[in-house]
Amino acid sequence: MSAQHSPPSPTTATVTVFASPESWIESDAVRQCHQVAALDGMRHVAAMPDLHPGKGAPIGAAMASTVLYPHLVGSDIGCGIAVFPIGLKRAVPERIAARFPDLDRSPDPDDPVWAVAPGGPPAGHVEGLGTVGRGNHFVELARIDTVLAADHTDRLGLVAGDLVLVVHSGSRGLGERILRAHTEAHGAGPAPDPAGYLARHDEAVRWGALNRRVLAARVAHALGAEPTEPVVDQCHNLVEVRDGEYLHRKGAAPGDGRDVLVAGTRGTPSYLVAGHAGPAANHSVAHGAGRKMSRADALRRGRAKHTVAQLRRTPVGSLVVCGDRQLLFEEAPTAYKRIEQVIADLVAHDLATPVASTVPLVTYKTPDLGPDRRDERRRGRR
DNA sequence: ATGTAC
Repeated sequence: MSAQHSPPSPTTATVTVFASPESWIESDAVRQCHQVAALDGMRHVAAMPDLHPGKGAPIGAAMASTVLYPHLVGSDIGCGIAVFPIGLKRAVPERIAARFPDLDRSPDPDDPVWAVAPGGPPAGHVEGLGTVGRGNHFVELARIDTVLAADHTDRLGLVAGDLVLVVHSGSRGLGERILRAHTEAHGAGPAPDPAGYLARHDEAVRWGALNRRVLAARVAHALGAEPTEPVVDQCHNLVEVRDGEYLHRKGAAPGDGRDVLVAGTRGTPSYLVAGHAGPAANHSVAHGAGRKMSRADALRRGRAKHTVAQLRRTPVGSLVVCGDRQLLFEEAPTAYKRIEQVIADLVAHDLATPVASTVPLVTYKTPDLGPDRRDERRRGRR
């Protein structure tokens, strides 16, 4: 009997959820993991403690398969989180917030920040470069708070009290275009030409990394500091070709011997961790706190629970720059799980070791032009 | 998360 004459094996992939019983994981998200596990060619699904439901596929999962499924990565190919040291000594949140540039618009052609992008962007895609986007994306000025592994922060050149820029953004319209081109032809099905998809995917991954550098350079420049190289930059939406398989990461960062900034919320700390995840976790760690409720629920419940002023000035004393009230509610800290529980789950499952915590001073989401000009914009859009 | 249509 030869294997090639056997009927396709109807086996289902294994699913492992790396969360403790105390961690609330929405059942819809686990259901999505099992739906993914049933896909043709899927071998193993590793769900991180920040798992939550996504559009068609779960967010916070690493999925290993012999077949490449673009929809498992989603449209924001190349999205990730980077940490840039910034040579500022002191920072008063109010003054910093007022100095942030408009990150909804690309820098002018003659802006000196383009020096960080010599040769132009991957795929020649200029549109949107240097813009942060929406959703959970942000640029944050944060302070290294508690050092938990001094030998490790020493290696990174960081000490408690240092200021850093944390940048969470991706490939903007470029990744969206790549997924749309696939979806229009093949829906949620596999990529018939994996090499072709991967070539465009790799450009979006490079574009996302460049976008984070341009964003950091813009903010550094606006705050009177020099642009720096990131000490940490991990992409959590991508496909990695590994051991002859396609490892899809969707809201799951590479955790095999790499440092990752696991983002908290706009009002709680984040944690820099040293990842050491193995095959059972598909070599991955969590990428953030993970949503606890949908955007719609966060908006509904948030309006009853918080004022806009409370969301703009957070419990840790930081400011949130966000002229979009709906987004402010959707992204409220209470819409997310407790980052400490997510980190505790990573530790309990031996996926990562905490290195340091960061505390936000100013988190920039989208321009806040003040009430008068907000109205102007709203009218202008009609 | 996105650009775009309503």
